Amino acid sequence: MRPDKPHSIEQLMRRVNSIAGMTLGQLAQQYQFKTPDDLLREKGWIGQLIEYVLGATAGSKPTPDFEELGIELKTLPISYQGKPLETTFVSVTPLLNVTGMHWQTSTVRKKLNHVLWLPILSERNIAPFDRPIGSGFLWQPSPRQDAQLQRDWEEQMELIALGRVDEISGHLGDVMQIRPKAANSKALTDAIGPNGQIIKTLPRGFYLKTSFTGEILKRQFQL
DNA sequence: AGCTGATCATCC
DNA sequence: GGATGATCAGCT
Repeated sequence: MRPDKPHSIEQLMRRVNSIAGMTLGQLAQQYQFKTPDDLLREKGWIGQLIEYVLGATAGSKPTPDFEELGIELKTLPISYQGKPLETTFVSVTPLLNVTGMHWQTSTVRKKLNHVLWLPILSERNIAPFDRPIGSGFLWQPSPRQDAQLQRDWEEQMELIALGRVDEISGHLGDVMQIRPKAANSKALTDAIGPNGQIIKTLPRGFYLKTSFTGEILKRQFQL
């Protein structure tokens, strides 16, 4: 019953195309997944269902979802207008030993090097069971997109390196922001403080803004 | 605690 | 209505 890992991009995309148009509930039933009534307590449910169905291998490992193909899977919740409803988490933000890090070898750049986007119509008034799966597509950053991401990454990593992590808010960044990524507001981690000492702060993550993923969709579907 | 998968809830 | 900050589950 569990799908094998795809051995080629072509095979992966055939699977992606075969689930386009199905609802999450239909797909879940086919693989004995129980569909939750809402995502209040299972926010990652859609991503985990799709990973399973497409034969992603990574699980909770820090490797690409399709390791041998070098492809990262991202489900993308969209509105009736085809616009992203949420930002897209990319990776955890390093807060320690950040001097000497470079965009070229950053985890963000590695993660975004080759992405399989899978839009899901996820308006809140549609129960998870009835949400339709869209047409997935492969994407790689254009030189312009890469430059935009690099600017945001460098600007915000600079603040972290200078011990100014607590000045970072979701308002920063043109296309990519840093926001909390934690179990709750009491889960703290170490970071560099204003005087170079170690301070406790919220774990953070890099997120793609909806305007950025919206442009990706626009270009793909000529919206 | 920290990574994976993300969306919720509240504020503007 | 959209974006920021907070939060949830599973695995290690």
